[in-house]
Amino acid sequence: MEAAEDAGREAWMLLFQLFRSNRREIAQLHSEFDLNPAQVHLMLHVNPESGSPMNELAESLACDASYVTGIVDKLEKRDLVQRQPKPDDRRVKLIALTSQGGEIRNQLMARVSQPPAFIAAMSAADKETLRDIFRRAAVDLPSPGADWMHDLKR
Amino acid sequence: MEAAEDAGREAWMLLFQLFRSNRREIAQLHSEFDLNPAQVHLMLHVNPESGSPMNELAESLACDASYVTGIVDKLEKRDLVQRQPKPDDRRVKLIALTSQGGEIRNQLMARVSQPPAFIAAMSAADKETLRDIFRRAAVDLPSPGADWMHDLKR
DNA sequence: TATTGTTATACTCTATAACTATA
DNA sequence: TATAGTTATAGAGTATAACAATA
Repeated sequence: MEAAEDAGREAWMLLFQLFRSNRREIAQLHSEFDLNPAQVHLMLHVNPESGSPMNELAESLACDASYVTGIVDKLEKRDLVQRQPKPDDRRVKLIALTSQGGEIRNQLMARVSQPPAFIAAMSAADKETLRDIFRRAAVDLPSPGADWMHDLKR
Repeated sequence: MEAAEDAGREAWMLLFQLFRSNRREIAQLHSEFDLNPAQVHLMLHVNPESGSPMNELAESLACDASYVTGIVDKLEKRDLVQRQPKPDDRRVKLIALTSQGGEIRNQLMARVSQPPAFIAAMSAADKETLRDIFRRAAVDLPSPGADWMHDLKR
């Protein structure tokens, strides 16, 4: 269908603009917490109960292991995370949240999951429709790692 | 409404994931054209007829003027843009596309406006609903510079 | 005096390669 | 021999400050 093609295209361009309108809020988040995007990502992806091995974090951040070392160094210096030995494999270090880190993580989570202005301003009906459409889209996506936010559900 | 709050929240989290699933395609675009995000942005924002002053480009890229100098240096070296004097204000340099640059710009535009997988895979009805919702959202946004893609319409 | 653009410089982000400790 | 993490280093991306030319 010609019309549907155009609808998809226009929806995409509009979404692009809307996302862009959110740029400032995101920058605000980073400067407020004094954490760069990778650091925020790590804080949210660490398993808050058992901690996470660094190689798993590198995977989920899609970055090199050496960079994770650097991120963890900084977060550890700020007493947000702690390196812990893994008893059954002493090559591995588990990154665990400190109590302060857990606090920050909760604050981050609350902020990140808060819908940006362009969604918050929608009518209740539009929000629900949007959610339904995205639920469907999330299902039939090729989806490599679509469950990356599993730990955000807690 | 409690339910609508949750709907907005869930829609946002889903959108976040969906966007993330598109990460690879974007990286692909950049490496294919051998242009970093700022360079792509500049290529798309230059006025293709009259050229654009560098300070205007710095504004739209939300970066420092000195960085625009660097971007333009690289693009000029690749013969994609050209610095031109502005007759009525000799402090200003207009950045204009070369014919080759115009070609690349067209290719970029075609690619950027192509909806990502998570939209392309939607039903025709969902695409149209999505477009309608975003149209409404784009209208009543506080919207600083929501028309940034004005020149993409040509 | 204010503005446009450039230069020099420095800082942050991120990857690669070489290394160590452990498996 | 292979894997997890670290170190040293280098390259991109980006900002700040000082400056020159023009308004």
